[in-house]
Amino acid sequence: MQLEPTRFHELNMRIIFHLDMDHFYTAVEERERTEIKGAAVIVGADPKEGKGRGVVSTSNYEARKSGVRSGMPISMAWRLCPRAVYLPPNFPLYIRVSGEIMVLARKYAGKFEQWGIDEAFLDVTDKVGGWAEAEVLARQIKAEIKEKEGLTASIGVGPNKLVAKVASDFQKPDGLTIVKEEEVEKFLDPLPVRKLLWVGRKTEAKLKELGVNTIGDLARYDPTSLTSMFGVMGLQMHLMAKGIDKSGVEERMGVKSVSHETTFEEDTADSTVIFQALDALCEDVLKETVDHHLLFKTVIVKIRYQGFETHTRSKTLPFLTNRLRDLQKTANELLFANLCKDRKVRLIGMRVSSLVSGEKQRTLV
DNA sequence: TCTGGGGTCCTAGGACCC
DNA sequence: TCTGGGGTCCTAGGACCC
Repeated sequence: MQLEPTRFHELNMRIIFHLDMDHFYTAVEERERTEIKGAAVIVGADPKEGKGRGVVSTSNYEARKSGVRSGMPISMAWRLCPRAVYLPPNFPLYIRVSGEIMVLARKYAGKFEQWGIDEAFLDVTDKVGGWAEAEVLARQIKAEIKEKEGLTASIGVGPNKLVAKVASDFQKPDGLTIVKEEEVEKFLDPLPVRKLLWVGRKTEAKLKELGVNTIGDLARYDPTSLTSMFGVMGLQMHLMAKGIDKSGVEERMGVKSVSHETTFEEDTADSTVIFQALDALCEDVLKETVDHHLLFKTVIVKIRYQGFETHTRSKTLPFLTNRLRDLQKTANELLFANLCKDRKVRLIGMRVSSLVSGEKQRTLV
C-alpha cells in the first residue's frame, strides 16, 4: 500500500538509504588499470611470496571465488590465490574518488552521514513521497555513480539505519534491496545475528552459547537476560533484532583522535629501532594535527608484543599543545617507563586525543 | 589462518572535589 | 572515630566499524 506523502510524514515514518560501494578499493584499481580487467585482484599488504605480514583490505569477486576475504592474513590469501594481482593500497586515490561519490550522493539526501570511506546513510524522507518513489531515486543514484565514476554500488532501503544497512548487504554487487516497514520482521528473522550492526565475532560466539543463532532467536530472547549479560548493548541488540532503531542520520563533525601505528617487518627487541619508530610516528601524528588546526592534551602510546599481547599507556597533559617536543617527550617517557626490554615488539602506535580546534585557541599556542 | 591501520564508543576503577 | 553521595576527569582495556 502506497501512502499519500502527507499521510506518510504524519505517521512519523522515515525512509533511509544505506549506500555501499562494491569492493571499493579493488573496483577503483580495476577502473584505473584496464590491464587487470577480469583478473583476481587483492589490495592489501605485500604478500612476499606467502611470507608477508598484514591482511587483505579488499578483494574483488574473482578473488573471492578462491575464498579470499577482507581482514584475512595476506599469507593465507597467497595460499588460496597465488595468481591474483596484489596491489598496495593507494589511499589518496580512494579518498579522492570517495569524495566525489559523497558529493554526488549528498545532494539527494535531506540528511547525510558518511560511514567510513565508501559507505553513507541518506535520510530521504523529505525527498520522496513513499516507497515507490524511493526505489526510483535509489536507481537514479546507482545509475549516476555508474555513469560518472564507472563504479557499482549497492543500496539498502529501509525505515531506519539498521534495516537499510542490513539490506544493502543482502544483494551484492550492484544490488538494490527495499524493506518496507511491514516487511522488516520477515526480512530480519531468518538472518544470522552476525548480520546485525554491532554484533561482531565475540558477541556472536556468546549468543551462540545461549542458543541464539538468528536475528529472530534474538528478538524472542528475554531482554532482561540480555541486559544483564551485555549491559546497555543487550537492550540495544534486542531492539535491533526487532528492527527498531531510532538513531538519526547525522553529519559527523570533526575527528576525536588522530593516530598512526606501524608493524615492524620482523618483531624486534632493539630499543634504537623501537624509539626511532616512535619518533617518526610522532612526526606523522603532529603533522596531521597541525594540518587540521588541532591542539591535543592526551598522548597515547600503544605497544604490541610478539604474540599479539597489546597494551596502551596514556598521559593527559595539563595544557593544550601542538608542539612536536611536547609530543615526543611525553611519548618517549610513556614508552620508556612501560616497555619490557627483554620482549620482542611487533607494533608501536601513537595517538593523540582530547582535541580542540586551534582556530579558536590560537592565543594558547 | 595468524592477525594492518584508521577510527568510535563503552565499561570500570580510582582520584579528586564539593 | 570512620564515614555520605554526586559529579567529573583520567586511565586501561576491549568490542566493533570500515
